[in-house]
Amino acid sequence: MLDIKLLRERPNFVKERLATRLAGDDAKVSEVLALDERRRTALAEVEQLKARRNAVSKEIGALMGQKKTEEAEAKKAETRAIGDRISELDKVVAEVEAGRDALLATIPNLPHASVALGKDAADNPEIRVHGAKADFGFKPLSHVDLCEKLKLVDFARGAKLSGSGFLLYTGWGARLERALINFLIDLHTTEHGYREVAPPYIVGEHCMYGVGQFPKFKDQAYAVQEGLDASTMGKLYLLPTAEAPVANIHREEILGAAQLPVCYVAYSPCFRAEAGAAGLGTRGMIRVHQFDKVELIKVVTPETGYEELEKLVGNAEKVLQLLGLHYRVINLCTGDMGFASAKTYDIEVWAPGQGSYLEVSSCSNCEDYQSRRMNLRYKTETGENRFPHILNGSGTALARLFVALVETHQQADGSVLIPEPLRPYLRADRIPA
RNA sequence: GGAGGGGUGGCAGAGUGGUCUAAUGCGGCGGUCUUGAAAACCGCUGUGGGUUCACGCCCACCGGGGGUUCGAAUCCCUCCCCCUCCGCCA
Repeated sequence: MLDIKLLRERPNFVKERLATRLAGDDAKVSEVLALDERRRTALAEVEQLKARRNAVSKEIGALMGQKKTEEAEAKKAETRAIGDRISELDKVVAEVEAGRDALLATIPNLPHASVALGKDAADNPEIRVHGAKADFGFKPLSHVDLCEKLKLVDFARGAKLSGSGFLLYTGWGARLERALINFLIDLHTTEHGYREVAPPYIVGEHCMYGVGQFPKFKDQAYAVQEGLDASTMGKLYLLPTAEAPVANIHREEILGAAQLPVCYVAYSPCFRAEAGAAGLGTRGMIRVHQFDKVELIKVVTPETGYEELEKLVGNAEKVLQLLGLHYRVINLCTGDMGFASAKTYDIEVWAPGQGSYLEVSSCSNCEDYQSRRMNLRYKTETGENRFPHILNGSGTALARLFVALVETHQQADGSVLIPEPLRPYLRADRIPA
């Protein structure tokens, strides 16, 4: 969430930056400030009363000690009324504060100054391109056809088990998925300095709020309950991304400056209800309810936030480079950016069978927006407690990487050639026709 | 699922209604002494909020929330978490 002090001190700046998202959130600023003002007024009064009550109570204690019970009783009568007023005001403060914070939690992060102004995906500037569209001597098949021919994925039975949008990987397909996961984790741990973690796949509601998934995307998550006990519903959720647990690892902690940067890599399946997207609109593996992903998370000082973001994107790009895939990096414009992010790069890989680019990674610096929500701080050398920048990036999403890989490296004979770096993991140099 | 025991500062650990401004120890920081170090001794040592130009003053926080009371770490209710044992179980 945004810093309430920033809203107080520079309300117009905050409104201007929010307005660039074209989502109407700038209108909430004045409302938050009005609630904030009411809170502070009531707080000043109630704290003064509490100071008075504390002083009188102390006197009563002293009088009791001297057995001057009559005087003590008189003081009690006086303080009783103060207590009633305190109760009333405490309630006002709590209500106004809850209202202020609830509204503040619905305001997205401010876009970084370097982010292009724009309305939607059409306005996203392209930053760089790697490689080129492969030239096939034949008409490349789509991954759906390839998966069926090579029996990599059994779409029909996946749907039979869990409905549309769920995949049953089979044979070489299951093996390729597993090989990719291990390849990605090893790459990021050994080459890029990330520490491997394996988080729970079911997370508490507070974790979802911490990373800004909630309250906005509450309808997009799978909520779980314990057995048939409906009272447990809404406490735990299947994770939509490993970001939810991993970014929260140090929530409510104060890290030492020497511990930063903290870099984690985690594999997890990701679950997305995609409510309202019945049938998902896309055949195959592009848009599904469950997919695998290797996620990168960094906790860094604000001074290094943006250079760390560049490194993070580079780490994700390395994956595609090693796998011989053509991709482009784009910078999300103000209107297209995610809720918690201040700046986001998307990496889109070319899928020749689709004839389109697929988003396989989204790398964001959320600055202190998430750390503030989860109350994660670090202590500077001078002993000051500050909110660190939290970054997240896919390194990368698997289902679409799988698609790009088989579509790009398919051969005329129907087999799929495996890029050199992946061969030790698959223990094969091609998937046979 | 059943039975029991716990949750107090960075850590250990006292405190069962009013000098709690939370004892004491350890650790950490600074200082004295020393060629240097150790030891000893002395001082300091949490988080958030409000207010002030500032020094400072005030409020809250002993797992979370609520209650009783003039006054709660302490009493009551409730939730969460941890530990031990039993049962079930991959």
